[in-house]
Amino acid sequence: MAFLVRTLDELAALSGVSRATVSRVINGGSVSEETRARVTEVLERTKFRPNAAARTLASGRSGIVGVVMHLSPHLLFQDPYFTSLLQGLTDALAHQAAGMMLWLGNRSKEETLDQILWMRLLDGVIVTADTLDDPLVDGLLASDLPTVLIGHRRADRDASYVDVDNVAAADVITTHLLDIGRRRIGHITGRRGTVAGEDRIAGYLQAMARSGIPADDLIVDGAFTAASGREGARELLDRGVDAIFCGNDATAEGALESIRARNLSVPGDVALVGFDDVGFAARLDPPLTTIRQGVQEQGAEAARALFHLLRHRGGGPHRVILPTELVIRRSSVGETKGGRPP
Amino acid sequence: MAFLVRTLDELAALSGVSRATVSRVINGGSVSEETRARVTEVLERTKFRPNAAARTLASGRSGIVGVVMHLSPHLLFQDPYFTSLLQGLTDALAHQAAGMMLWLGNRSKEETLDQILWMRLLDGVIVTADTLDDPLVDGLLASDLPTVLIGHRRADRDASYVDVDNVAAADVITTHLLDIGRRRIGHITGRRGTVAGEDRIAGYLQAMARSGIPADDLIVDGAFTAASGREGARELLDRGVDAIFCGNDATAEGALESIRARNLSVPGDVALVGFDDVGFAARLDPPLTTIRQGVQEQGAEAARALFHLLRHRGGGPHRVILPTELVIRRSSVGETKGGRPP
DNA sequence: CCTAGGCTTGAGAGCGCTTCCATCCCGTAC
DNA sequence: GTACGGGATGGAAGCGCTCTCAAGCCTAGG
Repeated sequence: MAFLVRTLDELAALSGVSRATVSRVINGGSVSEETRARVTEVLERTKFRPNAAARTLASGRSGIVGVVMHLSPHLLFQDPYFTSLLQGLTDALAHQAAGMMLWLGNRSKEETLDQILWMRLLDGVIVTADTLDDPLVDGLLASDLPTVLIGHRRADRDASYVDVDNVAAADVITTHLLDIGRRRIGHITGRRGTVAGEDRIAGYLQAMARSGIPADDLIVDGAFTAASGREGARELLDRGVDAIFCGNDATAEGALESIRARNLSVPGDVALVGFDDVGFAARLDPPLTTIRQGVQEQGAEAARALFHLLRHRGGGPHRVILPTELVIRRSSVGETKGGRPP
Repeated sequence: MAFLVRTLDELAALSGVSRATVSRVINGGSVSEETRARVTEVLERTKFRPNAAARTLASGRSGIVGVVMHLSPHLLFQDPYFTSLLQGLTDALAHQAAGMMLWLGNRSKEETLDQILWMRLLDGVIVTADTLDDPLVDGLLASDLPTVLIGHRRADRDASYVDVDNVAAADVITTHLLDIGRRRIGHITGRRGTVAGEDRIAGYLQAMARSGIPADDLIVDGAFTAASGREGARELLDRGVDAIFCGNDATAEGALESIRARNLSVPGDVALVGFDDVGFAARLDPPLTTIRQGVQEQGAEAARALFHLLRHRGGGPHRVILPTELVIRRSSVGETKGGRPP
């Protein structure tokens, strides 16, 4: 085992230069080729890495970013949306050799905010902004900590964020149902109070209004869950619908069960569409027409946005709207239009 | 907005004491009641929190622990075992107000190890040790960083770890199958090369040997996945078995499909048991007999073990073997013993 | 009354790094 | 030959905190 070099001074002594020069080599300052080569050699031989705390104290930068997804870990880990997001984030952050500190909904938003802000260790933070009223997001934005939102509220127009256009996408998929001749198109909403939920309602209403079809009695509240889909579908079927647009794919999965339970066929009697295109959407029977949003890509893009922010301090906010795609499968345009069973 | 206090010195000036005294108040040193009250008041009024980097540099402690689960985030987030583990960990860590840095399998084990060790920022690290040959775990144990393993290899006897007795549990569930009269009991193993996989084989063999039943031709390799369960079950059914012990619940789920596909009944023709008791085990049809191990509890216990280690530096290793429980459901002792269909 | 000992407090020396500034050296221009 | 400019380097001042040490004060015992 080589002699353990623990400080810049030791490394400097070993290379025959000053501490300042070693620091320049490590951080890419201006150093002559010859000196750089000599120091680099020692650097690699000793596997020396500068002390992160000292570095942070002296420079004000830590190379660590915070990721905040304030919802119950229980919910988070079983929701493909959040796990995909995390996956995209961890990949992009690891790629930039950035450290990641993670905060989930284990403590209150106030405690979490307090811990993050006052630690003064993070270079920046990425936070999911899925709820309309969220003191954690507000607090982060009000602070001087560079912050990137995943999703955004109306009030966040001036913030940096990565998002998709939920209104437009919901309009597109509703229009798809209109295009294939459906008229009484019900909507089981996402969780009320969430940005995505409300925006998808807006997009749905926009498309319905354009085609002149009243939709007042065709909306029931959901919660982004299969259970809410089961219940919402029963309600809508009672009111008589020939299509259902669900707030997300999990909701559609639940709705499918209720439709089946009444011996109705999909899409013969009722066309069914979801939102998100999570893994199981294509594996449902029939496969689900839905809106694909690259969730993992959103995570990666958020990481990139934060790095951009850190590199261009004082620059304006960095906003990214990622594209969505209508994925048509057999739950809306199945080849076999099964009739009502006897 | 109150005047922003950024350093201990400012806070000290505001309270009319020295920086050292403020530090004592914050860190629980010996201070007179009166002084403590005065400083505490200012502390709360200004919402001052010490700079984490400076604190770490001066004291050598950061209040941040690393969590390392080196497998593809894709696999991790869809495996209830790891997500439950993470859930238990985040809860326990948040409870202790400890920060958490997370490393997943985004980069190579060598790169990850390098980053963790040389950052010299973490107080300690918790790492899943599920693979027999794992340079990352070896590297962490060889370092001076306090380390707690989740799971352990034979070579890790002297390390601190949290684990369950996989051998004993596998023996118990195999014995259960023997007790209900099964004789040709097949085993679809977990992923070979993993500690859990190999230990469960050992427990299975131990129980079979005790009852004097040869088991040489009753073992097929699995991989902790439903796909490997489907395949393994077909293989075992060809060889003729009246029970199958699967390496985990996901494997059992797959096996169930293959048994059904041959129009055989569970448990009538083949008794089926799994391991882990993840969420869906009780929801299978029939509900699955399995071994319950409190995975979330393992995560929490690992966090506690690490804190114990940090509080008692220089003390011996801290080892915890958590209990497991045989959960008998209808996949092994169903009320209805359906016969072979026509 | 003097001294020993305990408790509280402040001074100050780092922790290991970054970064400003001064210095030095060399090449070029005059 | 002298003056000047620019790149490379070292010196040293912090970054904000912890923690040792010594000083100061007070009480109690002899």
